[in-house]
Amino acid sequence: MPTVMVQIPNTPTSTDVARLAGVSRATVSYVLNNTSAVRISESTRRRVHEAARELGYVPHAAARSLRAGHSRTVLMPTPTIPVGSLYSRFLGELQSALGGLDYTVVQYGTAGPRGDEAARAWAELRPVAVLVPGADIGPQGVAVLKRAGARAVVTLGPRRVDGAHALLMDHTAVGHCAGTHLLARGRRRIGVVVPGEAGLEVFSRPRLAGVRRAAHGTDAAVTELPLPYTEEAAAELAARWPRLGLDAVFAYNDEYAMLLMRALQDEGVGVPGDVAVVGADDLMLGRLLRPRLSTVRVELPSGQDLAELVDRAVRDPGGDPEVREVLGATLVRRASS
Amino acid sequence: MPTVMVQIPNTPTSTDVARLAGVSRATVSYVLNNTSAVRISESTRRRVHEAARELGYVPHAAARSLRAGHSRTVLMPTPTIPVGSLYSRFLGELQSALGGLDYTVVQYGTAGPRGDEAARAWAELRPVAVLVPGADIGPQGVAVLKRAGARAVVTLGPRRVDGAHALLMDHTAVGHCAGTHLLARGRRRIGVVVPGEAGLEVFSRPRLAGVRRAAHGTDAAVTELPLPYTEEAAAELAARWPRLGLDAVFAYNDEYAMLLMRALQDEGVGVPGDVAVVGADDLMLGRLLRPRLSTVRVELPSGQDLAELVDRAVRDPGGDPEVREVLGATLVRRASS
DNA sequence: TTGAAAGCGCTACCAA
DNA sequence: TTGGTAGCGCTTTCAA
Repeated sequence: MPTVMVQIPNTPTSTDVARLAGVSRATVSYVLNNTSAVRISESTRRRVHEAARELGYVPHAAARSLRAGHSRTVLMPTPTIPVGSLYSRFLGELQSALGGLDYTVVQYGTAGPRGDEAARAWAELRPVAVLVPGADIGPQGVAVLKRAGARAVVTLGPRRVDGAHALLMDHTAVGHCAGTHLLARGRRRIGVVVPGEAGLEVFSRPRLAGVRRAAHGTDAAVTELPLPYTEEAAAELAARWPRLGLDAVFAYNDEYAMLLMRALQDEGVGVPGDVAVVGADDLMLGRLLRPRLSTVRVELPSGQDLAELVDRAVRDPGGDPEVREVLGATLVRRASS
Repeated sequence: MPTVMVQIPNTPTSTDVARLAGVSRATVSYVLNNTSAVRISESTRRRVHEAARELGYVPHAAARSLRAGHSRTVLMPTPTIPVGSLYSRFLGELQSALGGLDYTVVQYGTAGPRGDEAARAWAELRPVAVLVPGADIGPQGVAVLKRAGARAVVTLGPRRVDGAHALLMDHTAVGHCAGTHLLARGRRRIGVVVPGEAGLEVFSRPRLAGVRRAAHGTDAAVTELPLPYTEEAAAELAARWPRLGLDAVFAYNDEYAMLLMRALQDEGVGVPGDVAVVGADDLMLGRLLRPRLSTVRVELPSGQDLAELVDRAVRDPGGDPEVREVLGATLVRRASS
């Protein structure tokens, strides 16, 4: 009885390709990488390509970058907090822009360690650059990454970190914009809706602080209003509205603003008569309810810009860290304020 | 004149650690990996840790997995289309669940090649498993990945692919659910709003087809209504509403539903009197306008479930591909239908 | 024009 | 208990 040999499909290496093509591994490498310093005959070239295709050969990225001593990988830890669609679009742009500059963008799931701890995990991948959303890294972490060969570390968040480039996104500007507007409209007792959900403090704290800053030195008062994102919570807040004595409210974003506005209207509170309402992020949603919602439109830089910054930094790792303020906030006045 | 030596901070390797600790590289490896097969004296252990810390040593993941012959990397190409918050939550869950099983989840930016072409790029990273959102891969691509050592390929999308496990998300179920409901409410001329934006066809086509299927064999008629996501487009559609002669509409999702409903109301069309409206995805938004929007709630599997499927598949790569229908659709009736 | 061989950083086998 | 060393897959220098 014949023994049936089950062919375990071992991953083909360049050695396999060389053997099948009847050439050396070196030649295979030359051909597949189109090395210009070496001239290979057309017939050999064909044989190698043929063999590679036949075996379904795919080069081993790790081996390659190990040999090369560097990679073209840009690492971007995925933010732990859900961020808006604006930000997703920015990320998409960024990815294709970096792709155009021949980098490979890899997002790394941040389940597990945090902060400088996480930086060690990132460093194991030996990325050429790291883009850190939020401020979830310290100077220590930056140092670890640089030691591991990262030629650029860029933070996208509220504050700069020593040794890293920074795209500062100062959300106090958003609150300040709203606050200034409400004051100009003659409002003096301003409530600020802050999400009851955990995890959004990174954005909500600064937005609240921005309103406070706008009110500073005036006779206006600012009241913090925590609000979970449920109809019940909104109704409950609306029910005790008269006792709060507020004539304006700035909500964390349009969603919270609409939730509250609806509840206020159901409770008989007039908008903008009794209370002016301003949201943020300029979602379509805000144009559907009546009155239409005034909002703070937030602008992010183009992904192309950031991609170019990364590329510059990679090419000149010694250069001074670039620190740039990139968050634009403009008020879009509609009917609610 | 003394020469100033600029110390270029070369990335420390295990050799550096060994030298500083006065031991061999083997010992360093044993200590840092807590190899249980070998007993190392407490003092050596301390010296090694000390040296590693002092140098800021971080192991080289590529070298390690090259040596090991396999990785614990689960690769997930990032979807090219913007997907809902439901899906983002699912991804988050999935990441931490896989993290708990000691896998490293890496999202890979899909700017550039598509389909089986892209599969080659993914294969270069030698992931142990690949999770492909959408159906952007064919049997060829699956084969390439398996050749490259992937022990599991899982598609998350509308149809299965030969050789890969499949989490089938059949969006016709969503449309079918809405259609059945509208028919039961006595409606017979059903419009279906389809996003005017490109890229969402993957979801919108099946949802439309689902309504058609529900209407099949009845005397009801289904009309496709393309609608870009702008107020102007909605107003324009609402203006020619009377001529369409429809008594019901199912919109791609709650956002499009609300946009249209608002425009219809502005035009004097009564909801649900003149026309019943049903959305999808059960967004909070749907509860804010009046009448409250009926919607199809979509349920995805838990990230934990998928993580376990991946783990099973990795442990038993020979097993039959699992194919599972995972998209649940239930109608949430509110006031608009 | 092609091949032999060194070596990137790491782990694991075998010896001492 | 520790060290020597082979070799993972690849690129690149040097020789032929």
